[in-house]
Amino acid sequence: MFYEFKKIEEKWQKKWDKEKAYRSLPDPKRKKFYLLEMFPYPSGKIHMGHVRNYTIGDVASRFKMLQGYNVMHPMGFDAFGQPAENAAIKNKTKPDLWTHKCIKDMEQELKKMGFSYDWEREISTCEPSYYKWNQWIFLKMFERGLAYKKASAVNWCSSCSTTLANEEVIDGACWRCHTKVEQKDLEQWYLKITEYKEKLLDDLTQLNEWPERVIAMQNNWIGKSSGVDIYFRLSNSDKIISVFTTRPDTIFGATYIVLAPEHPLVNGLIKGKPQEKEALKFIDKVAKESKVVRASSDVKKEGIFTGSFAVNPVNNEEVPIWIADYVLMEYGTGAIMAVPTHDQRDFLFAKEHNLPMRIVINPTTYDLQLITMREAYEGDGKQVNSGEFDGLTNTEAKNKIANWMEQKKIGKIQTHWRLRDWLISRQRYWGTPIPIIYCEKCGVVPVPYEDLPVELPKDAPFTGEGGNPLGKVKKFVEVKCSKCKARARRETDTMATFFDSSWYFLRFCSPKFNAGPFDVQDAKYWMTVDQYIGGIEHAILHLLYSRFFTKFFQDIKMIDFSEPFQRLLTQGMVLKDKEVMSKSKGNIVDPDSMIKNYGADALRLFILFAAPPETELEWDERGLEGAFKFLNRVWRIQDNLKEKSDPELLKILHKTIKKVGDDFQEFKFNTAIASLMELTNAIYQSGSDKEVFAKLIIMLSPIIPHFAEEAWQQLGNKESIFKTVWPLVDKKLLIEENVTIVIQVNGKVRTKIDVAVSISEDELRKMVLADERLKPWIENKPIRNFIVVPNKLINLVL
RNA sequence: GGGCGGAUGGCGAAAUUGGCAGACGCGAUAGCCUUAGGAGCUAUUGGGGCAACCCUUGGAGGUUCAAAUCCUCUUCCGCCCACCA
Repeated sequence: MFYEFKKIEEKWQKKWDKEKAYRSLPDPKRKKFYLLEMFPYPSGKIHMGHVRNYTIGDVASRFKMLQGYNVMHPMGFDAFGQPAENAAIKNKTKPDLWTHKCIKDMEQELKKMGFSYDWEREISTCEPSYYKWNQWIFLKMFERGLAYKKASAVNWCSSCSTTLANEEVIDGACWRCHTKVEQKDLEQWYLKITEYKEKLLDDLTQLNEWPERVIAMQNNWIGKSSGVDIYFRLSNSDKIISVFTTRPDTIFGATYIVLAPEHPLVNGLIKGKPQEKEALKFIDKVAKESKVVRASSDVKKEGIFTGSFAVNPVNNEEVPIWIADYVLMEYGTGAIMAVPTHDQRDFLFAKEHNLPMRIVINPTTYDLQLITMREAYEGDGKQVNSGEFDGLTNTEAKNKIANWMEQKKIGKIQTHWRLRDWLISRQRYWGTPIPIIYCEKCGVVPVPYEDLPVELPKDAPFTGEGGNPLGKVKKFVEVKCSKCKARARRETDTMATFFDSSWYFLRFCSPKFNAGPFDVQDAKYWMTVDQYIGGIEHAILHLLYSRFFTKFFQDIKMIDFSEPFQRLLTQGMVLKDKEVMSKSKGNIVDPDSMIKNYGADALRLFILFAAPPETELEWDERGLEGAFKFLNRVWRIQDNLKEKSDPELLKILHKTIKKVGDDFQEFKFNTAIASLMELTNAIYQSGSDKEVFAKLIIMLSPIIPHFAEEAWQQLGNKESIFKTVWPLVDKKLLIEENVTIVIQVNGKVRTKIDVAVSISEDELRKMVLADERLKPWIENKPIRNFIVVPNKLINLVL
């Protein structure tokens, strides 16, 4: 019999599709398992990254089915976004036509991989039936003050002509097109994610089934830092400059302070001073500089003296006030105290501008000398020149000084966060319209719930020029105020697409529900997502936003949990010649052609076997050929199956069942496949045993579902293999009667002996000492130590 | 600068978590089968050595009866964050 993968795969794909084989319904009597992979952007073609991501998910899903779980495994499309608009301009089509075509193509490609999706739950975020609920959620947030509009300097991508969230700025450039991001003052919509900063941080400790590095990255991003705000009074007035520091132990060494050029007090400080003109020039220059340039670490720190002084509140010393580009208005208080002796940036700046220094912490083993210092001393040590705190270790002094300043009301213990509110306005067409109306009389008016959805007009012009196409559609823009019925103007900004994906996992629970974003009862049954799988690139953006939305839904009492994803797996990238596959590098391997040549099952098998899921995977077509060969080898076993049972083979079978079950649970597919290969080899060696073969097929079925269904049918089964159960381990067969023990002399392997598991240590000792093969090694030498590791190893120490 | 993760044959990788380093596969070599094979089967395959043996997990030390695994130092690579006070 020849393994005709093409025929087999088509046959089963058709059958699964027709029978809706992977439909999932809530069933309180059965234990549920919600398995989710990050849904794709519908580009029209799947790539190897998708193949890997979804194959891992599919194996997990099918394994859970075989274990008897009520599995929900949905798929959908993150369908809003810029490429559709670009395609519309380029190909003279419409974003929705283009997107729908892409979705169609992509569904076909996914089906060709044999993934076990419940297609009845398919969602696409660009449908009004979906984005209506984006608008609903936005309004709920607006009512609670969590969605608000403010003017501020925002990240602007001139190429995409839209704003970007902080999270979307990568290395100072647009995450999508890599154009350098500029600063622009605009009025924009924000979501108040900062309202949840403590919860987002604290709940990270609950996520013990998430990869540590994702937790670390989120931790970092939220960026809680504890310290003290210290109040410096201006020398010639009562005005206060508040500076933030995490090192209150160095306050006695603060010899000057530095403000960000944008700091509101700056103008007053330079007014009338000899430096005024020069300072204004400097401020202007910095303002024009993009954040990218300003943030690049190789640029020299620039600054200028204001001509004014402030008073260090701990010792009443007058210190000069400077402005410098390395101090950022967005962080802390926009002002710092500079301690050149114990902060490297301050040290360089002070040297450059000849500013005073004072040592206030000495290392425990020697004393610092100002003249010999080549760099700041940032380590721990003992306080000096610090008034009543001299002699304390700086770690003790940190708290003591902080408390002392608070008592004297010259400072306040303070926590600052790195996390900013989330900018969601995009000046684009292909996204969810923000449901807001601007009325001259009533101001900002939310669209009433009963008027949702605010639908995207289908006939917007796509020219690629003149900004947002939405703004050019008169009947969209011109509306009546829903409060006073006067002529008003509709918001033309749309929502960032990350809004759409921040709650889609909830929508999957009841994708057609039309009385709310999701059916609370269904969500109660299916949520939380038991296993989530996706790329590490979403470690911050999508995963943080989803956690935020979940907490919001909990607050409005629609769900009773605060974290959406129980267990998270981040799969590694697929590389070709050690580089990420990308169009620009021209090293893309198209999954479709691989399916044509070797079949989806072989592709699935290879991609799981070649590397563990979390590490990078080097593409190697010869490896794929190897997987294909293995399938042929298994296929050929069917030619002469016999009803017989070889006790040795049965032992191997049950060991394999145990190993593969454990490995699947832990996503160690590569080693699971290795043991299945070993079992296959053993079947060949002992003659083909029908019962063992059937078990082998069941274990392989999550990996190569088409192949397994076909073989299962050939074995005479009427029902799908996925209706059967995972084989049970016969524990009796795992027990070994004999065991091989390694004998070492001084830690080197010299021989091995086979003994009964039950052998006593005394008997074992006698046997070893009598062993002829060891004689040359231990002759005439006293044995100092006789180490026995039960059933494993003996080490004779001479 | 901070955080996280790596480094094991020609290649992808295993190693029950301190107990036989290199499972499984790719590639390679030889043979069989075949009209032929880029199919299949069998054997060999970390390095050195005729051999007994010796060496070998980026490098240098250390702990231990025993180290790929633990500790210290060090080199290189990847990812994330970053003038964050």
